[in-house]
Amino acid sequence: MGQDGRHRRARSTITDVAKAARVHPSTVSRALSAQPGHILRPETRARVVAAADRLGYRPSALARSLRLRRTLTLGMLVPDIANTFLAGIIKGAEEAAHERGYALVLCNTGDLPEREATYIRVLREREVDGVLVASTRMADATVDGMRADRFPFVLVNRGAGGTDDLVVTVDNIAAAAAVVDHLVSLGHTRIAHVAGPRSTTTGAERAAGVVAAARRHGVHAEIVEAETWSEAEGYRAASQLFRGEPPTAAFGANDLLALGVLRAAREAGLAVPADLALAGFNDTPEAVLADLTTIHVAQEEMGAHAARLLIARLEGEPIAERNVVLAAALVVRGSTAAGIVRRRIA
Amino acid sequence: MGQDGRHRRARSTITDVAKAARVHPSTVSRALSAQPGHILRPETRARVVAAADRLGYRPSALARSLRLRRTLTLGMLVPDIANTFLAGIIKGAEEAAHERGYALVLCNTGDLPEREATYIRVLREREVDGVLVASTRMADATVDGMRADRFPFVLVNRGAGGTDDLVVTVDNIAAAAAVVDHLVSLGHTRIAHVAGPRSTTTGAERAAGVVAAARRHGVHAEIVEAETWSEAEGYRAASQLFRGEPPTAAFGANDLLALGVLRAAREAGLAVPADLALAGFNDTPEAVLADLTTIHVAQEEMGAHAARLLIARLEGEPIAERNVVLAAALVVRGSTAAGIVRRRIA
DNA sequence: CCACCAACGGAAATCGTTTGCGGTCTCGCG
DNA sequence: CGCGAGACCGCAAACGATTTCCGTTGGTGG
Repeated sequence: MGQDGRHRRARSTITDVAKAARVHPSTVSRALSAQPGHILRPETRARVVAAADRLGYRPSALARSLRLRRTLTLGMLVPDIANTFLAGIIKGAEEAAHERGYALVLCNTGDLPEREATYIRVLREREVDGVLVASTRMADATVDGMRADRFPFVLVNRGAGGTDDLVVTVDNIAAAAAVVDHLVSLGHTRIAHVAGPRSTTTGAERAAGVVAAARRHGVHAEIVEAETWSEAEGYRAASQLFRGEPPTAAFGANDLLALGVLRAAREAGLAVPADLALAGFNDTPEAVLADLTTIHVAQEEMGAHAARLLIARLEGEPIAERNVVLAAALVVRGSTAAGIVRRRIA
Repeated sequence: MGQDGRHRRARSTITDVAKAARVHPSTVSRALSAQPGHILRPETRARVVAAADRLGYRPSALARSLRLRRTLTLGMLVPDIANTFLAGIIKGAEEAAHERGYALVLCNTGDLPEREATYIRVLREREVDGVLVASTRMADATVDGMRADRFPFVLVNRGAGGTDDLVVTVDNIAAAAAVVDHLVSLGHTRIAHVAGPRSTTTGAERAAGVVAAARRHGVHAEIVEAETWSEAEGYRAASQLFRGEPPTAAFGANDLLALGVLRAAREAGLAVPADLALAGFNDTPEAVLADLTTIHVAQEEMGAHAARLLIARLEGEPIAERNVVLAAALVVRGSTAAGIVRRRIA
């Protein structure tokens, strides 16, 4: 190992290999890339390969991308890496991308439109082949820009109103309605919904699902809109809710909001599920931990699906569905258990 | 915007801008990069700038990197994106990197050495300027390789035995000892430690801290080594522990292991903290949720610190400490509360 | 023995930037 | 009016790969 300990060893280039193997650089290229059209004498190829790994040669992806006009890289915009729901999506996307030889560059937008715009600019300067966007708003200038430029992108989890976009989501309306159905079946008639921001499709659709289902059952649903998707906002919204006569059931538009409601409920002395039935959305690890009834979303599959869809678009493969709606299922846990007085965890 | 709706608009290059502004490409380059040495007639510069944004010109980071021999990109190897502890580190690293104009490419190794090797190869082909490694083992061929090539890297969270590496960690021995001190102070004398894999510095050091502290207090510490850092392994290890006479206190080498122990305890009918005091390590969001006593680690700071250290190394800035040890603090929560009979969560 | 063809591999152009070098122009001063 | 000093900016050579286009071999069939 590194016997030239002194200074950083220079990267060897295709020319170095060519010299070492006494062939032309073009021959090195042919020997190393297993393209079908390349016919090389086995002996020549062997000599090149030998020289290549004697020198520890690694082709420069930079130079190759410049010439080939593609980087085999995908960008991905997420509102928050530390959100476990998104982490699942990212993981699925990363693996699917890697499987097809693409790398993934992650960008944390913090759900801020201007950071989103900045990152898209950076990604496009870096010439990523396409991007996965998990942080869209409904009216989103960044997405409009990509649409206008016909720059390849896929929307994940949240849509953006456009009818022609490639999108991977779940059926939010049906899922939210399923939660309400479940709560009503337990006998609840005063249901609160802590909605996500209406500026996002997920927030708007889930609230719409709640409203529709409530109307169908003839029960009252009170909607409070949170400003962000965070636990803190769930707490804030719930504290406000509990000031008056508290509802008997609450449904957070995602698990974090529901956990915020849980914290507020505990502080208000409301026991879950005895005094307040509680449900969330996404089925993150936290939901499992808090024994929270929620909607299960196949996170990794969602990410993987989105990545594969984008790659299919990039490679010009036929696209079966432009608008993929994954199945989501109600998972009933202790937080809405009927007849159970109290459960303990710790 | 995009009035040529038909086909993908070709990216405009520096040459296009040069033509449009009736200058040489080199002049465009000078006009657009605010280097101190470049003297341009204001009028010329204005003409170039105008042409550039009329054409929506964006310099190709690819071509620039090729020429400049640096990509302003960092790679980062993590065992699992979906792990909230790592998510915090990643977030901190990503932000610090972005602040200094670097992008971050994430790679999920799944804690598998061969995937680690593959990813390092990919990253180096892409000519990232350096990498952050959060998934090292103690004897790690990949790290050895980078050391030998003098390729810039920083180890985060886990070290790798090398004395000369750039490393950002916490004082695992002291922190683990603090947990034992705390448990002993509550009167526990039969303490179990579910250790992380000894092949990692974190696993080995925390176990060592436990052993040392136990000896110092003259109490018995039983060590069970988990094979991975997962909740499932914690559960498995604990189930095994509980077969005989169960200990009165258990300490998981990270929060996930501790949560696994919690699940096993519940199944074994042991109440926490009444029958079993429980502690973890890292202070992840899950620990807060489960009201788990743990060691607080400043995750984002750790990631940010590591990124800044790497960038300092890359830019040839002076490096104060090669081996940064961040402070960690014991956070006492309900899972080790003295005198509390039972707490409920849901 | 010659012609022809396939197989092989060299030369050079290209991808989009940056930058050292030096040419031209403008100005001010003697 | 001549000359030197800057100022400004064009030229061309990199950076490291891929690929098209040919020229050269060597073998084979007539």
